[in-house]
Amino acid sequence: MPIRLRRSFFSRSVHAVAPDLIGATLLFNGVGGIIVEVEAYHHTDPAAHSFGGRTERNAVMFGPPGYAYVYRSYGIHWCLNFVCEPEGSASAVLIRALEPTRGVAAMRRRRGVENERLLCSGPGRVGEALGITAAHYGLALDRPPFELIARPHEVELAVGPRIGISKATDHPWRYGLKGSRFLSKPFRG
DNA sequence: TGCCCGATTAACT
DNA sequence: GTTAATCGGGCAA
Repeated sequence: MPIRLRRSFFSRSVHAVAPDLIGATLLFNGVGGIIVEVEAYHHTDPAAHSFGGRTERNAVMFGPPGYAYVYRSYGIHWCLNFVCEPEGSASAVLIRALEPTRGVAAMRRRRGVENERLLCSGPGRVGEALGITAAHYGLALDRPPFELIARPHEVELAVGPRIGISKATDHPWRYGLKGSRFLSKPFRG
C-alpha cells in the first residue's frame, strides 16, 4: 500500500526534506510521476526568493510548512515549490523534474511534445505538464488536488550545485536520482 | 512611473 | 554556443 506523505514530513530543515523527496511520487489531479530532481532554498540564502524578506509573492514561504509556493518564471513558466521547516523560516524545495508515471497522455497534450523524457525534465516543464498556475498558490500538499506518496525504498542520490542562479552558486543543494534519464541536466561526476 | 533582471525554455547557428 | 520570448517583482527616482 502506498504511504502518503503527511504534513509533518515538511516540518524539517529544507536540507533534510529536499533529498528525502527524491523517489517520492508527486501527483496533481492524478497526473505526475516520481520526483527525480529538486533544489533547496532557504531565506538565509541570497538565491532564495525569500532572502529579501516577506513580500506578496513569497508570503506563503513565511507561513507553515506543507504548502505550495508557485511563482512565475521569466514571465513565461509556472514553477512549483514545497514550503518546509517550522513556520517563519521561509524555505522551500523547488521541484525540478519528474519521471512521468501517471496521466502521461494528459501531460503530452499540455506540453505538446511526444518524447516522454522531455515532459517533466525542468521546473517550467513540470508546471506545464501538471497544469500548475497561480490559482494553486498556497494549496496544502496533503490534500487534493495534490497527492504525495512516500518512496517505497531508499534511492541513490546525486548531489551538486544548483542550476540557473547567479548568487550562492557553490552550495551543493541540488539533489537528483542517480542515473535517471529524466533529469533537467546531468549531474557532474 | 520606469527600469532591470530573473530558481526557463525552445529554437536557432 | 547563442538568443528571443515575455512579464511581474523589487527598487530607484
